[in-house]
This record gives sequence, structure tokens and C-alpha cells, in this order.
Amino acid sequence: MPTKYDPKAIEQGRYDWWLKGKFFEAKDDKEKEPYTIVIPPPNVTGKLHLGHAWDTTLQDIITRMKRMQGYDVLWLPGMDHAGIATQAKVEQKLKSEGKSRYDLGREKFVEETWKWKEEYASHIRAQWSKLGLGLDYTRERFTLDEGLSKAVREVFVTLYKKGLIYRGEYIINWDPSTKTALSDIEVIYKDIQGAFYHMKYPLADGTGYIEVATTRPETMLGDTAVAVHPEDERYKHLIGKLVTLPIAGRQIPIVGDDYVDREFGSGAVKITPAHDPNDFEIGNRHSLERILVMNEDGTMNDQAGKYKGMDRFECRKQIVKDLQEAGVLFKIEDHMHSVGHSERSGAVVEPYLSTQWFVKMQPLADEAIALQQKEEKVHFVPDRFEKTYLRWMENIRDWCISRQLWWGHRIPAWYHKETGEVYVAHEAPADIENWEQDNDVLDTWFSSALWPFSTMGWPDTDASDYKRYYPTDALITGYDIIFFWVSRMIFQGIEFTEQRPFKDVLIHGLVRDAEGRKMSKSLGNGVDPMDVIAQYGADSLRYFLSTGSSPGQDLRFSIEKVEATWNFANKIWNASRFALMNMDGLTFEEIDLSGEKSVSDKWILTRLNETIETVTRLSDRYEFGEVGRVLYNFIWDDFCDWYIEMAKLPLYGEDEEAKKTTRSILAYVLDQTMRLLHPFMPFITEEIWQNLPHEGESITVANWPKVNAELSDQKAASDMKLLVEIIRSVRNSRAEVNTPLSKKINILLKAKDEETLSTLEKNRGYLDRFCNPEELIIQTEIEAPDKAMTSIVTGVEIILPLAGLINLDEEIARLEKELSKLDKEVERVQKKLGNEGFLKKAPEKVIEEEKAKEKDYTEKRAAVQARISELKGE
RNA sequence: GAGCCGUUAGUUCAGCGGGAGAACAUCACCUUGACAGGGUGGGGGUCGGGGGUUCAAAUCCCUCACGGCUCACCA
Repeated sequence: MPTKYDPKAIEQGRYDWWLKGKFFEAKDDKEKEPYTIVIPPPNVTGKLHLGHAWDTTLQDIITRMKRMQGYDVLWLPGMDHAGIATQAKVEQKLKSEGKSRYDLGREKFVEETWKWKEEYASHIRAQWSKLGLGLDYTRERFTLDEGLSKAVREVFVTLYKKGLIYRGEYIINWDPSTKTALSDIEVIYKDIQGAFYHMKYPLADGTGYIEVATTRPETMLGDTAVAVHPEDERYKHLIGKLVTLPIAGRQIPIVGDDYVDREFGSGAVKITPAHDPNDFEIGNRHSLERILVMNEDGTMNDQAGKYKGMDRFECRKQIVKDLQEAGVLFKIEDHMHSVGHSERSGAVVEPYLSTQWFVKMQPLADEAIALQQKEEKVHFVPDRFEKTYLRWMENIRDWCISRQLWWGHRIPAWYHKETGEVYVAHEAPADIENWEQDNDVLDTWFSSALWPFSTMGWPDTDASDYKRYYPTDALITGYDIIFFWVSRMIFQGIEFTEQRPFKDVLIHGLVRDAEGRKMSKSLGNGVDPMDVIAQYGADSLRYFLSTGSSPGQDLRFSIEKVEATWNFANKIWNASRFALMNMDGLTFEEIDLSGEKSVSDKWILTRLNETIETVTRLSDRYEFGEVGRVLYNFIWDDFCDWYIEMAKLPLYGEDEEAKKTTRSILAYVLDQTMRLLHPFMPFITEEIWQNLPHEGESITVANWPKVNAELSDQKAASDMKLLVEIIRSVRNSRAEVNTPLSKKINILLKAKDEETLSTLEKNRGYLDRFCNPEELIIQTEIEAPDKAMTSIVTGVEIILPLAGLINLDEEIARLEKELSKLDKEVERVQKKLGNEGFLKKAPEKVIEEEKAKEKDYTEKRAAVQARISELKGE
């Protein structure tokens, strides 16, 4: 083994070896309990980012751990066809070749897109393998697979028959750049500095005018009314009159409607039912005409008269100019308002009258909300996200699911060429020549919403995977797609499988850059996980990602921390190297913990038990940040800094029995530790484990460590604590008087009783090694010389006669500082114990602890005090 | 406008009712036979402000301030 941990060397080839061994395939082993996670399918549009790496690492940790714990684990991989995003990419590629999708035609274009998909899918699989993800590729799915498409059609047809899917003409969010409708949540509102345009619309009878204001003056071409509040004294007499719409010259009515806010603006509103959702509603109430003034690409249409063909924003400029010249537009105010943008294209979204397909949400949402009252609810982790989810569900609006794209699930609806009759079914009507299929495809999220069960074979409810692995156990995703995905899977799961699609939802945050900014293409601050892996290895990246934050919190990317994790891996590597160099051919069968064990042996086994318990318990609660800390401390501080150092005593000594026991313990503890760490750092742990005496083919399928109570020893733990305290104290004193360990000094230990004395005597070897005494005297009665440094630990007074090195006054000052510290502690504890309320109300255990502290502190204080008196010659 | 999150050592964060923690950074010392990307030791915080509950508050409640996120938006 090389002295330096080289991730490239140990990761090379390992993943393929795992795949060859089929360790990640769900075995359908009925002896075991199933445990299932479905991957949130990444878009086939491109590369995985750090967010994906984080999300999938968490899933890998959970599934690897469950597999080791004896579950029949299925972690199902797959990808999402990502309608708009993928189509846009392919169109972009075509454009660079001077072509458009219309040149190719629908069929050819979709063919091209499949090719794109195949190419990128293999990129994504390559990235998964770099990350070391234990996925079951035999069950990989794609949202446009035949099976999943069947599920989509089944859901569409069923909901349609139930009246939960309908088609109609409404105001929807239109993206003029990609020329498709969007759902409400695909619109991002941004505050934009715009303007508020005030206009006078003349009354048709020539008796004056009415003032209206708008932020989108170009829509006035489609105005079909002016609305005022019916109780508004200023305008109420005008209701029913007509105004002449400037430029268009049409006469439109003044209507009264409660919706109008009298306080806002002039109190009169222009109404454009084809271009605003609120105006649409008012239009319905007053049977107003709907005049669409724009084309699908955002240019003005025939209804716009002389503005026809102009882009909507160009038109806005021109119409403002014209209206100003005509004296209609008399005031322009600066106005901050939020403007909707397409999540995908970034284009300003146009509220647009259009015929689309919708899911009627209320009944579905009601069921989803009701589920959370039941025992079998979806458990959000952290639970505050349940509120976020419920709030959204409670305020849900119908979901626009049709998209004017070519890449996606074609809507299974046909229109009769003669009668216009609508036919919705799994398959095309028999007399297909008389019908025309709907041109549109479904929202990508419509198919993603079925992912937990469509991937298992549903709608075939007898499918073996569906029966065995559904519902899934946990879903892991970021809080940014709770609405897009999590909530939709829940209501579709309930509707079509009569149960929650997953028991737990683990929500994590976003990966941010070192300055705390969101990573984005426009900022160019994104970090490619593959670059990080190339430099520090997958294990370092994984450990950083999975242990770097607490649940639900964002994670700031820091290359220094990844580096620190590399250091940790290097530490593990070298500790293992040490162990292996001292194994002397020990085999797995020869590992024997029954021999006579030293204090440090018993102690490390005790600590191992504690670590197993904590890691297992915290992992069950998804507290991986805490797990990371626990493992780090156990490995670095306990195992490397103390146990290995102490193990050198027997290993470099003469006692063969002790050597054998030490080897066994080294092998055992390292083996158990590698298992605990394996879900987090799969590559390095497999590599080390393969080199250690081991049983079984791969650590991926080794058993998860269990607490072995017989190996815990509290007496050894407290003896060890005493030794550590003494060694630290001596090191401390040496540092204070600049006396390096290499220089021998006399050390006197005054034990407070026979028991302590015997503990110290038994472990003299350690004190010799770590304190390097010229002479080590351990007694219960010791007269300390004047020129000596003393320090007090629980039960032992440490005396270092350092004549010539210490100054009496300085030593007294040092001890007095120590005394005042102890005084404060004693005071604090005694105040507590003197408090009647505390004695009456605090739990027994806490009181006992405080009493023990009091004893310890007062004893130490007395010893320090006595020493000061001695030095002062009192 | 509503809701949520955050505010703890120089930095990034953990802890979330009973003695203020980690990593990194910093300073001093150490050619100790796994590791100098290491070891040993030190310095550094009235836990955002103010109230309250409690025997006990960084931790629970209220309130304010600042930073961030999400949703809803009156033309």
C-alpha cells in the first residue's frame, strides 16, 4: 500500500467489479424485508450537477446501509424526458445546423430527440458510476418508456372518465418563446421596474371621459369593457354607458363589478378578457367578448390593426407614442411590479386565452390533505416541510397539463373530423381515418408524478415488482421540487394505488457556492462534481456532501472542506496501512477477542459499541451530519490518536499473546469501522476491507455492525479516561515549561486511594511511553518538593520536580489561576445544590451528577490550595 | 401582504432545556519507526437585541432588528 491515499487508483475499476458481482440488484429474496427508493429521475438534457450528487449520495448511503442491515433493497434508477428542456436543446442543435424542427417534421424530430436521449443517458450513467451509486440497472426506467407511457394513458383516461380531466378555453400562462402553455408553478415572478400608463377613454356620448391605467398598454387593443365598482359614487351613474376605445374605435360598455378596488388608481379598470385572468372572470360575469390580439409567438395579430406583426414589446412602445400624440395617454409613472417569466426559457409569460387540458385539482387535493390526518401519512423530514406542502395543497388551482411540444406523451384524445366529437382512450379509435389526434403532449410532471408506481409495472397491479417493492420507503429530494413533484406523486399515488407512494420524504436544501449564492449558469459559479472527483476522489466529495449540513438546510460548497475530507480519508488509509503492516498474516478465522485484553483494548471496543449504536440510531433519523462527526471523532481521535499509539506497546514488545490479541482487535475494530463508514465512503472502505482479514465477497453485502454488549467495559473506560487525563496533563505541563517529550523528567503521581494506585501501577507501561519519565513514582503519600510543578486531575496529583525550569512565583500564579477557576465551578455547583427548587424539581439523575461534580471540584480545589500553601511556606 | 429558514469562535457550521463544540484558519513546540496534506499544546465566543416561562434557557414562548427563501399579488 502506498503511503498516500490515491483515490484514482482505488476507485479505478471498482464500480464495474461491483456491477459484475450484481451486489446492487434487488434479489426478490422473500427471506428479507424489501426496502425501496426510486431515484428522482434527472433530466436527460445534460450533465449532473452538485445538487444531483448530493441527492443521490444520500440515497446511496441509505440503500447501502439498508442492504447491509439485511433488507432486500431496490434502488431504482431512471431518467426524465424533460419535455421543454430537452426539446429546446435539440432545437438549439438543429438551429446551429441551420434547421428548425418544422423542417424535419414531427416524426423525424422525435427520432432525433431519441438519439439525443440515448447519448445523454449514457453520460449520466457514467457520472453515476463515478459517484459510486449502488443502482439496480436491470430495472432502469425512462419516463417515455412503453410501460410508463401506458401508465400515463391509463391515468389520463381514468381521470377523464371521472371528470377530473377536462378541456376548455381559459387564460393560461403562455411562453411565446417556446410557444407552449405552462402550469402556474412553471412561472417565476420577478420584480421589474415597469411603468403605469394612465389613459382617458372618451365616453361615446361625448359627455367626457373615464380614466383607466395599465402596465400593459398594448392589451388595450383587446379591451372589451371598462369596469368600476358598483357602489362607487364617482362612476356609478356611468354603468351601462359606452366608451369609444381609442385607436380601435370600437364602442365598449362600462360595467359594474365588485372586483374593482375603489382605492386603487382611478378606480376604473380596462377589461381585456383574453389577456388577463381577472379580466377573464369579469368578462364571464358580464358576457363580454374576448378579443385575442396576439399570435402564439408574441407578435400582434389581425385584431391589432396597424400594429399587426409587431412584437408585443415593440408594439407597446409604438402604441404609447401614438396614444400620447392622440392625447389619450397623459401620464406615465414608474411602477415596480412582478412579471412572470418562463422557468425554462426565461421569456416574459403572457396571460393568454387558449384551449388546453386541465386536471381538476380540488378532489385530488382533498384526499391528499386528508391522508396527513391518518397513521399512514407521508412523513416529511424535517417535518416543517409538511406545512409547506399542505399550504400549497390547500390553495391549489387546476393544473394545465397540455403542452404545445412534440417531445412527450401525446395526449390520448382524438377529435372527429366531421362531428368534432372527442374520443379519449388508451388506443386510437378503430376508424382512425375519421379522427385526428390532439397535437399536444402532456406536461412532463404528469408522467413524473406516477414514477414510484409506473416504474414498478403499474397499471399491472399483479406485476411482481409492484407487489413487492411498492409503496417505496423513502423519497429524497430538494425542497425546490416539493410542489412540482412530491405533492403530485402523493395525490396520484393515493388516487391510483390507494396509498402513499412513500413513507418518508427526506428534504434537503440547495448547494450554494462559497459565497452562499445559488449556483447558476448565468453566474458561471457552478461546480462540476466530476472535476471534484477527479481531484479529490468520489469518497471525499460524498463525505463532504452528506455530512456537511443538517436536514433541510442549504449547503455551502467549499473546496477547503472537500480537502479536509481528503485528509480524513488519508488518515484512514494510513491507519489501515499501520494495521495491515502489523497483521503478520492473521486470517479472519484467527481473529480472537477472548484473550487477555489491555485497558486500551477494552476501551476501544467499548467506544466501538457506542459508535455503532450512535451511527445506527442517527442514520435511522437521517441525521447524517451528526453521523459524520461521530465517525470522524471515533476514527481520528479515539482509534488513531489513542488506540493505535497504545497498541504499539504490545506490537513492538515481546509478549506474543498480547501481540495476537492486539492484532485481532485492530483487525476487528477496523473491519467494523469500515462497515460503518462504507455507505459514506464506498470506495476506500471496500479497498481496505478487501485487504483486511475478511469473510465474504464484498463489503457492500457485509453485515451491518451490531452492538456487542459483552465487549463493553465501563471500568476500562473510566481507567482509560484517567490515563488520558494524566498523559494530557503531563504534556500540558511540559509544553508550559518548554520541555519536549524527548527530554526525560521525573514524574511523581500521588493517587488518592489504593484502587487508583493499582490502576496506575497496572498501566505503568503507557505512562512510560507517553510521558517519558526519568523516574516514575506512584504512591498514595508523596511529599512534593518545592521546586515542582503540580497539576490535579480527578483522583491524582501530578508532580513534576523541575528544579531550574520553574519560577516559584510563576508557579504560584499559575496555581492561583487554576484555583480561581475551580472556585468558580464550586460556587456554581454549590449555588445550584443550595437551591431548594432545584433539589425539589430537578430529576434525580441531574442532582446526582451535580453532587458528583461538587465532590470532584472541591477535592481538586483542596489539593490545589494545599499545594499553594506549601509553596508559600505557610 | 402571508408563511418559512437563518443570526453561536476569524471563516463555514453543529448543538436546540441541565458544565459553550467541530472543522478550517491562527500561534508555539515536535526529523516519535501508519500519516509533516502528520503529532502535541495554546489563544479565540456576555450563543443578534429586549422581554417572558422554568429550579435551570444558546436551547421553549413573545417581540424587535438584520440576512435569505417560498407563496400570493390591485389593473
